[in-house]
Amino acid sequence: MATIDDVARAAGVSASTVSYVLSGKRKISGPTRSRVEQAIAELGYRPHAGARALASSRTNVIALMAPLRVGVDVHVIMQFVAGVVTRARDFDHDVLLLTQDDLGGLDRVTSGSMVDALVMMDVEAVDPRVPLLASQRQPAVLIGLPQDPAGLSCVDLDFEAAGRLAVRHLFAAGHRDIALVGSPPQVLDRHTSYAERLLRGFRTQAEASGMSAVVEPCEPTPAGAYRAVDTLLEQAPQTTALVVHNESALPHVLSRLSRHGRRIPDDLAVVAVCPTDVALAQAVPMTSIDLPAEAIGRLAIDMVMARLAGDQPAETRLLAPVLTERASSRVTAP
Amino acid sequence: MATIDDVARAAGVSASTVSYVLSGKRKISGPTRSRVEQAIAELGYRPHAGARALASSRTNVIALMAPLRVGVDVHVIMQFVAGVVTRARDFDHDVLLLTQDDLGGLDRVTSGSMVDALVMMDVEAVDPRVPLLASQRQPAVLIGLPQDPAGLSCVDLDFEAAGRLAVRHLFAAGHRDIALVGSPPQVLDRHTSYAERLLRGFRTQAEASGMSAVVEPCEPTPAGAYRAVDTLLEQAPQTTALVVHNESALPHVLSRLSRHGRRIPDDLAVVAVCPTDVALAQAVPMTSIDLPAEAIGRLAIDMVMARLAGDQPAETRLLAPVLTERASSRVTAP
DNA sequence: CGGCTCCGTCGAAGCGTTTCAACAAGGTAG
DNA sequence: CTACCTTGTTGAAACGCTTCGACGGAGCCG
Repeated sequence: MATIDDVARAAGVSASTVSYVLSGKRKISGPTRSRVEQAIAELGYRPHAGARALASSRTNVIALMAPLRVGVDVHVIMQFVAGVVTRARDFDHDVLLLTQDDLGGLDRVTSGSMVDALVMMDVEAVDPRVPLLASQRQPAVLIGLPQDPAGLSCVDLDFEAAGRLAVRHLFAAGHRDIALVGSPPQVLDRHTSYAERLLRGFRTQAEASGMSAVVEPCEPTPAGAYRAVDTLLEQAPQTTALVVHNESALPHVLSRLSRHGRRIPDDLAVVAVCPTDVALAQAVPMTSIDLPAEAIGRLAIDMVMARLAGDQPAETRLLAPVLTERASSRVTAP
Repeated sequence: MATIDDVARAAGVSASTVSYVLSGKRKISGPTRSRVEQAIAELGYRPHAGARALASSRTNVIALMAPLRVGVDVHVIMQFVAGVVTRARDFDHDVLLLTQDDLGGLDRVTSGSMVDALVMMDVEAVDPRVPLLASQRQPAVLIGLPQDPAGLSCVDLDFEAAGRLAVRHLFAAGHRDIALVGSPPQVLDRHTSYAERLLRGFRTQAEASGMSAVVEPCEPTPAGAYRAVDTLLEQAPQTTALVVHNESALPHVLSRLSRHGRRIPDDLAVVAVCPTDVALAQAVPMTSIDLPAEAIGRLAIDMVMARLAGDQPAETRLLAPVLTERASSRVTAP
């Protein structure tokens, strides 16, 4: 491998000049610059990442901690990750992937100076990783909203507003008896913050609008979805609209409803909270509140970079929910 | 941050001794070792990854190139990734995530000495990345099977055998008219190697067994699945069994069949090729040939490590398919 | 024409490890 | 008692880059 000295020699300059051409931190004259650039091209030179990290205390790598256990919301996770990785590349950074359960990984990549910053997905309301993260010198951005951000930046969809929005939409369409098919019980038990926030928004808005609202947690399996639907139709048969916040259960909820002879949207309107592509991949195109996972991932990187660049303080950004009406809640005949 | 010199001072030894304690490359006496270990613990010392990489030309990082575009086979991808990351940790390595389309990324991480080796997913029959990879000095393992591995290691499910196995299973159950609901046309067009291999196995075994076999590519959308099913039932109404190799379309294929009044397995037997958890997440538990993505990911790391450790030559490993019978192809009444 | 400023380039000092050759100290053999 | 291994430890030289202070030369002003 060619080193910076090889390049310097080939270009007839000193190593530091090559470094400055590469970093742009000092002005280099046109002719010199092009000699250096040519030498770089000819030798196929790439700076050694380790050497660079050692000298500059910058690795140009971001750690991303993602929940890789399969099960819930694979699409959402993939889109987050895609957003993070591609946006990081825009800033000339790479992404080191950590699994959610690798608690030690935080300290490892951080104290070992492997990364410049961290992005952590799927933060729970009370999350042991948050204090850990807060004590590191690298900046971090949380995707999600813990009870106490401990001085870290956060970004997420405003799930509480999403819950309210879904309810308002159904209210406007004339519904007065609604239900929420929600996250799996164990997700709620973990106090995953998004599940609770959506639930809160759903409840408060329904109450404010004087609607009757029931809530049914739902396992992300066919059987779980069937059970939830069956329970719902039995205990609240007057229900005319559903909010579904459970990506994996969604198709099974729909098929169970159709098995019960409930037509969508004629007998029952449905609003889903999920990525747009999931909403469109259902038997009936779903009215949905988009979970803009890729955009959030990108935004997380923007926030990380802002903190790396300057003296930005930590900030929390909640994205306003957007509802797109599709066939599943369209008012069909007047 | 504490450095190795701090530790050395605290333990009353030289820096090299600390290094040797850490690496175990030389014998260190018991007392010395424990003094050093205690100093490390007290100072919370972590070696600086960059410095280490510079001095040893080893980063303990593996690059993983994964297709992050959402669409096909999200589950499969996630499981691969999970397998790779967790297994890499067993070898004290971390994973740097590259996107499929980041062609330049190969050269960047490789020439920049950011990683010790690479794992590349979703390799196509003729893949521009393969020659690129082959020209780097870091070892690489491909998940998939290109026409010309160019001296790289490969690992994958033996899709051709899987195709044959599915057909043999159906033959044994008495079926003589079968069909394959396959990958999306654009996947076949890309000559994604697994799609073609499964197809080949399916065709040759059907021919060998004297069965009539039709093939229908299928978009990974509800509409695509409906279209495929409709076409199939119209053009080959005598079909009594289906092989489905298309994770995203699977639920829609099933629901369309039921819409057409075909009951599973009584009117139509179905064998799916997909991860077990996907097979179990359908309305009817599917007889399936498992796509052991996580295991393949782990295996890829084992192979990478073998090559890093020694002088193992490149090898190709195809995993034998395993079929698990479930409700969707069970012979119900005699 | 002397003194200043500004511009572009350079030399050298780190950055924190690993690793090799060398070296004391103690043990064994002759 | 000397010569020679062994064993455990050390010092110093890389590894390849960034960055700071310095420096020579050109241009400007008075």
